[in-house]
Amino acid sequence: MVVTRFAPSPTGYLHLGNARTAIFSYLFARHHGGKFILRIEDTDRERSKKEYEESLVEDLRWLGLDWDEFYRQSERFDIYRKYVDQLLEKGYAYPCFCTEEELERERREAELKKIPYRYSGRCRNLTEREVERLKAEGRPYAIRFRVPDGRTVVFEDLIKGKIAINVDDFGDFIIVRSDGTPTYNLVVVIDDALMGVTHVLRGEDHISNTPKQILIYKALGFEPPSFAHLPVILGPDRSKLSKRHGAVSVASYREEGYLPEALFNYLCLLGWTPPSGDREVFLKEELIEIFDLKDVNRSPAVFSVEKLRWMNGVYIREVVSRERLYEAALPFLKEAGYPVEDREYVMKVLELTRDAYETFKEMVIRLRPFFVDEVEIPENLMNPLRDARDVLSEFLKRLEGADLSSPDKVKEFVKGIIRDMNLKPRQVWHPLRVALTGEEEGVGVDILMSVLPKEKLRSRVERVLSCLG
RNA sequence: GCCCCCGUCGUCUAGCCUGGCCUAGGACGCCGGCCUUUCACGCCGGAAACGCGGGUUCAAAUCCCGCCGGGGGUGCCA
Repeated sequence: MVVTRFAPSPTGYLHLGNARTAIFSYLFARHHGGKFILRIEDTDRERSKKEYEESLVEDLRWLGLDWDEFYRQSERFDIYRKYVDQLLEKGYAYPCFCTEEELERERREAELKKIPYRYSGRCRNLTEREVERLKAEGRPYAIRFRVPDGRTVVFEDLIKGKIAINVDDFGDFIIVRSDGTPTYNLVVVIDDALMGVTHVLRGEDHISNTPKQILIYKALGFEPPSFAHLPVILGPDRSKLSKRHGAVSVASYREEGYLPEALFNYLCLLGWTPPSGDREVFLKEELIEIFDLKDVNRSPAVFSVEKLRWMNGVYIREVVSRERLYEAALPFLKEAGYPVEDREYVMKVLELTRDAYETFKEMVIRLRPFFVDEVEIPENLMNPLRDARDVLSEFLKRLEGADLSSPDKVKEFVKGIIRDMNLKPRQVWHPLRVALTGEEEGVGVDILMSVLPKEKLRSRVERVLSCLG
């Protein structure tokens, strides 16, 4: 059975890049009818925060992901200890008493001599007596993995192909910190092995960790899983997408009024190509059906808010159901302070206007005239209105007996005025729009007139007329 | 510096493995037109790319070599 996992560290909010990794891991597992695990990698107690963990889980759920198992590494330290002992016993690891200052000095020296830095291996060959003595002195110590000399670790990456790295490129690395907590490279191996993970999907920034982990797998007698290293997501300047490029957290897109379905879909298009045709809009279920690692790209992709925005528009206007649209839009309408008690009214407005905005933030602005009591007319728009006084009074005169039950009926009604007054369409529509919305552009006036109660239409126009004197 | 990864329109990409069907296809964005009560939506059209240099071949985006460019890693972070 295929088992994948998403293993974020709770040191910040869910980043778009990590979200995509999670999505690919999820799609891959679901596609193969396998298991998807969420594992919180919080071995670094200094930087891990509970609030981040909670927001991670919330964002993942919001995106539409679900998992079969959940783990927290901070609760598994006992398990790791056993394996560390095993490595120590068999000589695959050894205690290191070097202090941070000493290591810092080594690093600086290497830099000065312009040679690549590796740990010197000073504590590598301490005798048992020396170790005992140092321990007795109460000296704190970390535990390092003993990297064999001169070996080249080769693995077949499912996306990049064959990757070979000489282990001389890195020295003996730390697997347990001097405070006793295990590090990432160790626990990721133990957990993946114990949890039966068959495919590790992660960002390509982990490629250099992979040989270290393979060494540990071997030392522990585990069979390494398959690896698939996803290309990173870049910002507009082609460097790794980060805060300085703007909003990069999933949460910020939720707050901006993006649908999770659209974000999910868009993220999939970053570095993966659907196999069939030119279609790019796919529901989660379809993505599960067609997702395949062989269609994942090798090269990094630049994140484009414009395209995300476009896709969100597609979802709003033609993909999601009216119920889903209502459910997703409601919080934004509420937050704007619009009255939303009348469910039918809100539904109707949303349905008629869904092609007029691409995010819910934009919707709030666009839909203002549908929800506020009174509209303010900017001073500069009053003058043009003055010339259309007779149009407005004619409108008022005919309003009572008019059938405004649908946008089409409204069109008929307005056409009547245009015809009878012998005017151009614009000479009637424009003043009506300004009088009813206070704006010169926006959602169709026919739509507005068909949903707003007649009393409201009347009062808005009357108010304008009285202002004009 | 060293190691690793990557390189087709501005961006996401198809094509590359299995050379000719590529006058390099699609999408976002952009420009123009149509529709129209403005903007938008929709429809139609357009500009826009094989990083460079060698080779192999009748023929190269596709195969080989070199260069250049970009990115990532180089932690007692993950």
